[in-house]
Amino acid sequence: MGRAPCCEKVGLKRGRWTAEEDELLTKYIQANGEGSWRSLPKNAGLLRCGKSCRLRWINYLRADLKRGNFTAQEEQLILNLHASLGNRWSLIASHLPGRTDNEIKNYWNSHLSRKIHSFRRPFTPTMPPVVMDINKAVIAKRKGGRNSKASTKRHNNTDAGSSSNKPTENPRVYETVPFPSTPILEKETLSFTAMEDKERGSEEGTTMENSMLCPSGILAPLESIESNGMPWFDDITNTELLQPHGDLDLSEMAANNNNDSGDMNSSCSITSCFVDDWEWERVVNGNEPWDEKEFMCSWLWESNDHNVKGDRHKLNDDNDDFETYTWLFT
DNA sequence: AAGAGCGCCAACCGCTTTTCT
DNA sequence: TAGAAAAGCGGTTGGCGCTCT
Repeated sequence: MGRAPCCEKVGLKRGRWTAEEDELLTKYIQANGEGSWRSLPKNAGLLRCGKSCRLRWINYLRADLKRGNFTAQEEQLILNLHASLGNRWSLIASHLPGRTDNEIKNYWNSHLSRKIHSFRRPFTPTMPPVVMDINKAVIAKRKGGRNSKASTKRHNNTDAGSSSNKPTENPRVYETVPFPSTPILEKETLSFTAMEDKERGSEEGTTMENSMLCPSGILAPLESIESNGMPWFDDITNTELLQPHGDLDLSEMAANNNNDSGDMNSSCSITSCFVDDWEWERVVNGNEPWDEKEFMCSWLWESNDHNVKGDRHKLNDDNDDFETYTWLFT
């Protein structure tokens, strides 16, 4: 028995939704709740595919949707999240209440991606690298598929206020620290994790100690980077973001950087921050170290002419658990 | 004034993941 | 346990409207 198509293609309406269709769908969902998308069109009297109904509801008709332009804060949050998560729009959208993945994706493609391209600059050996050290992280599994009631409940309980990313009793062990999902990254990250587990015989099979996370979200073992050089941001964007299925992997990038004699400050790419510790929740909540005052990344968008002081400047004097350093630019 | 070009965004498509039977 | 079904996700498309020439 073959799999049935998601909907009867013949006789179904496509294209823009009319006000009447919107009303039918809204009334039906208000009366019966979300879900059962396959049977919904028939029950609601709509000549639409269930998928189409779901999309229309999620992206347009839901009452909690925010309309209008993205604020500067939202834009900055998207940039920060995208730097760490890549094109995981639904995950990004989960941190922007009232915004949908489709909306964010469109906004990124039409506005923000252009900014990214505009500030990508050639290799300049005078600037220090971005190095973020994340003590412990858990590989975020790709969400998707059908949700059971139980999992939906779990999701609802943890999603509010991004509580799922809060530190546990051990302040340095976080429940989830997601990073981009690309074939290369997943392969590399999994191999690193396996390697570390083997070395220390750890029971914490999903944590990543002594690893580095740069703003694109690349995770690499500290010792590998120290000995082989950093996978620079341009390489990362070229291979992972711009050419997500490129053939170059981290080990190859590390090999390519071998000529830099492992001195991380002797050569770098476009980004220039040094962070000893990194807390995901701060990024999500907008308390990230790179705010307007101590900017970490905003300079990337605004100017090509920054002089690097090269000092390590401690932010967060009031929080000994979270020591963040950044290079200062003038 | 008209048409070509371009950007935005709603909607579609195909694939993956999860759940169900 | 396998396969079907349902749902979710990200990439892509196409139409509309605005701007420019």
